[in-house]
Amino acid sequence: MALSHAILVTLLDKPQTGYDLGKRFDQTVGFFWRASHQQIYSELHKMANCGWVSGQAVEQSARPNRIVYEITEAGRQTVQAWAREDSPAPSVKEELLVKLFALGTVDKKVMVERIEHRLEEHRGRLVHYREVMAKHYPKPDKLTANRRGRYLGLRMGILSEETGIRWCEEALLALS
Amino acid sequence: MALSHAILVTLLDKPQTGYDLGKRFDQTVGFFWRASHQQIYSELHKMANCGWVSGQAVEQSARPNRIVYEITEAGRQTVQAWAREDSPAPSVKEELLVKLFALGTVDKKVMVERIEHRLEEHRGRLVHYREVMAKHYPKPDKLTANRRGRYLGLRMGILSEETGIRWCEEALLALS
DNA sequence: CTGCTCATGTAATCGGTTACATGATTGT
DNA sequence: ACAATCATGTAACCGATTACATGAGCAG
Repeated sequence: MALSHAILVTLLDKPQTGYDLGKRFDQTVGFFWRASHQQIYSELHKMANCGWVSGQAVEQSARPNRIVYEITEAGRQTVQAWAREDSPAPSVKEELLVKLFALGTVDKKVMVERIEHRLEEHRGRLVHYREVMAKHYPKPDKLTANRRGRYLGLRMGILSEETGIRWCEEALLALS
Repeated sequence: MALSHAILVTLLDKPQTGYDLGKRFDQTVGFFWRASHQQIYSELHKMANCGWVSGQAVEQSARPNRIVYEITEAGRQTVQAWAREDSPAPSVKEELLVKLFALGTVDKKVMVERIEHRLEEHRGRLVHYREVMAKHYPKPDKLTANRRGRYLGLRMGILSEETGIRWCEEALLALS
C-alpha cells in the first residue's frame, strides 16, 4: 500500500470527495505522487472497508451525488505507523535518459528537439512553483509544522526544476 | 512497452544473456530504469516472439545453459522509431516527500532521522558516480556519440545527487 | 451546438513485485 | 558448514493505465 497513504495524508487537512482529491493531487502531492481518478475511487472503497476512512453521501439536485470521505482514528494511526517506517528510495522512470544511451544509433537532431522540449517543461513548472512560493510562502522562516512540510516540498520542486534546466542546457551544448 | 526499449538499447552494445542484462541494468541504465530479473526474462521471451531479438542457447557443463540474445534488424528499427516519439514526463514516486505533507501530525524526530538517512544515500551514490566519472570520462570534451550519451546520463546522476544533498541539508536546518 | 466541468464508476489489460524452485561451483 | 555466484524460469498477486459509460448544466 502506498497510494492509500498519500490519500490519507491529504485527508488529514479536511474531509474531501474522490473528485476533490483528484484535483488537489495535481497541485500539491501530485508532484511526488501521481494518480488517476479511477485509482483514487477504488482505493477509497478499499480504505472504507479497512475502516481507515468513512464516507458520507451528500445528495445534490442536478448534479451527481458527492461522497465526502473523512479520515478515521484508525486511519490516523495508520499514517503515524507508516511515517515511522523507512521510505524506499524513489523509483525513477526516465525514458529520455534511456534514449540517450542509444545516442550512437539514433538521429541526433531528434534528440536535440526532445531535450529542448523537456527544457521548456522545466521552465514552465519553475515559473509556476515560484509564483506559488511568492504567493503562499513570502516569509518562510516562521511557519507552523504543517505548512513547513509543504514549504519543503515546494523547495524540492524548485530545486529539481533548476537542476533539470541546468542539465538540459549542458546537454544541448554537448550535442551542438 | 517501455522496459523492452531499455533492453533493446542495452543490446545495441553487444549480444547478452538475461542474466548479464540484469547485472548491467544495476550499473548503467539502472539509475533511470530499474527492473527485476523475472521481468527481464519474460520481456525477452515476448521480444523474441515479436522478432526484435533472437536467442541462441549456449551449452555449458557444470553451469546452467546460457541463452545469448542479439538484437535483430527489426529490433533496431523499433529503437529508431521509439526514439523519435515524445518521451512522457518522468514518473516520480517520492514517499519521503508525501510524509513531509503530514508533518503536522507526525513525530518530527522520526522525520529528521529519515532525512539524515536519505542524505547518506545521496552522498554514497555521489562518491560512486564521481569515481566512475574520473575513471571512464577524464576528458569529456572529445567523445564518440555513443559515449557522449552515457556521459550525459552520468552527469544527470551527479547533478541529481548534489541537488538531493542540498535539499536534505536545507530541510534538516528548517526542522532544527 | 460544441465542448467543458462536475461526479462517480466498471472492465480489460498491462506492468511490476514477491515468493518459490533448481542445482552445481566457488569462496570464507 | 554456510553463503554467494551463476542461470533460468513459474505462479500468484498487486498496482496502474486505458477505454468505456452516464448525464445534467453552463460558457463561448
